[in-house]
Amino acid sequence: MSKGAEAGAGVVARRGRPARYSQDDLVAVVAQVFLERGYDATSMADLARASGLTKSTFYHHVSGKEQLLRLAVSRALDALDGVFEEEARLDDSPVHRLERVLRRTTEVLLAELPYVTLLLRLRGNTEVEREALERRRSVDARLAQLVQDARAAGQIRSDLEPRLVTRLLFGMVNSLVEWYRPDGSGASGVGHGSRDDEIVHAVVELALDGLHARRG
Amino acid sequence: MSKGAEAGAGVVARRGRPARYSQDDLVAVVAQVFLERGYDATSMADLARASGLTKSTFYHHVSGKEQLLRLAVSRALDALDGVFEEEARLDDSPVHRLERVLRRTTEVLLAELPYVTLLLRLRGNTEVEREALERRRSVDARLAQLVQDARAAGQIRSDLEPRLVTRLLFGMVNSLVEWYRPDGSGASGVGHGSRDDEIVHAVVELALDGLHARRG
DNA sequence: AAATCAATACCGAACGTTCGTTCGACAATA
DNA sequence: TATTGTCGAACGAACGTTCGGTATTGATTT
Repeated sequence: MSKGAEAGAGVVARRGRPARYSQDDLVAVVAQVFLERGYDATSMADLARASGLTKSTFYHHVSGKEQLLRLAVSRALDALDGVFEEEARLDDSPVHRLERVLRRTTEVLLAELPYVTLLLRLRGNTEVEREALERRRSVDARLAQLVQDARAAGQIRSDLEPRLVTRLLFGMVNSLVEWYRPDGSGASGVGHGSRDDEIVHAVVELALDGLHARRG
Repeated sequence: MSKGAEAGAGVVARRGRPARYSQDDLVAVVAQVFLERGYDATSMADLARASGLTKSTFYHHVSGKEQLLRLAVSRALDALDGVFEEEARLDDSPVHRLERVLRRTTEVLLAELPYVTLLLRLRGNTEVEREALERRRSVDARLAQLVQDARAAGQIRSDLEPRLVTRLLFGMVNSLVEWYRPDGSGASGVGHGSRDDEIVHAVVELALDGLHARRG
């Protein structure tokens, strides 16, 4: 991400044959296939077929498999960074900040599902993956800080270790990528009936108040 | 693979050179490598090297990459099935059953980490994977039933959809595989300071009572 | 006790396939 | 004519797997 020159919004060919596919469109298609088959198990032939192109034509539009992964996970990381940028502009009590970040992060995850899914599945096998994982760790760290602040302010329970709580909370949020499919009929056959806002509400409620029936 | 005659429990050589590696030992090594590099990204050469064997010798002891995955995820599924078998022998109120299954499932996950991790990462690309996913779905279904029962008994809150709650709860538990490493210094550089019982306690507490500071 | 045998552990080399990627040529447009 | 989209064919590398042969052992036979 040192040079961000390649990804304007819609790179349109100014001469020659009109471009049928923008870079972003292709990344969207690619991410979807990665999401279904897994990155390693997806071949360039798979990606080309899903884009309606031959392998060689596909290579005319993209620079390679690893760069495609890079573009996709960068989309997720940019969106997640955005959550904390919004948050920095607001002033609120620690627990309310935590709740809002929890809510917004969940919303971003649902909105950018394929990209976030790819990000969460990285194993750090290549340099591209390791760079992305480093950016992801910085997101985690900012979240852990929010938990710490809320705890220092006495607004959340203090009998559980903050780092552990942070991991469990965002583990719950991130687990959405395992079954949520934006379309009503999931391709993996899982399927669900939850609307986005219902999911976001359940996440925040469960995280803060737990599952027990309230006394009163 | 049409003939599955080769795999008894502990096939011990009755003659000739003593076997230095049992099937289970090899599966343990293999699962660890799968866990670190990811199944697809792991080559048979990687597995042989981790076992201290050449590729061809390694093939003398195992039947192939896919069968290794099968053995590994079966270990996880057997352990998870065991949790529900124990549970069936006990009689208790629904919410206590749910709490104990939550606790035992977390314990099993920590104890059988590499195997459960592999199970959770399956994408269903091959027949072996699809069979394992089907067994996994039956585990999920039994868990969902427990949530339903506790809700019907009025012991957990009824304002959240049971299927959604089930998924979020076990999403939180399953997310442990993303960072937990049994050894103090994780190979992925994550590292943590939590003991197993502390983690189990936090999971159950967070799930049932939530993060909010208790009033009183 | 020595020789023999069957079974197993082990290895280097190679197989056929699939992978990501490149290349040269042709078609279409400005 | 310059530029871009498209394509078939091929590249070297890496993959999972197989094979022929050798080394080492325990049991059996002499």
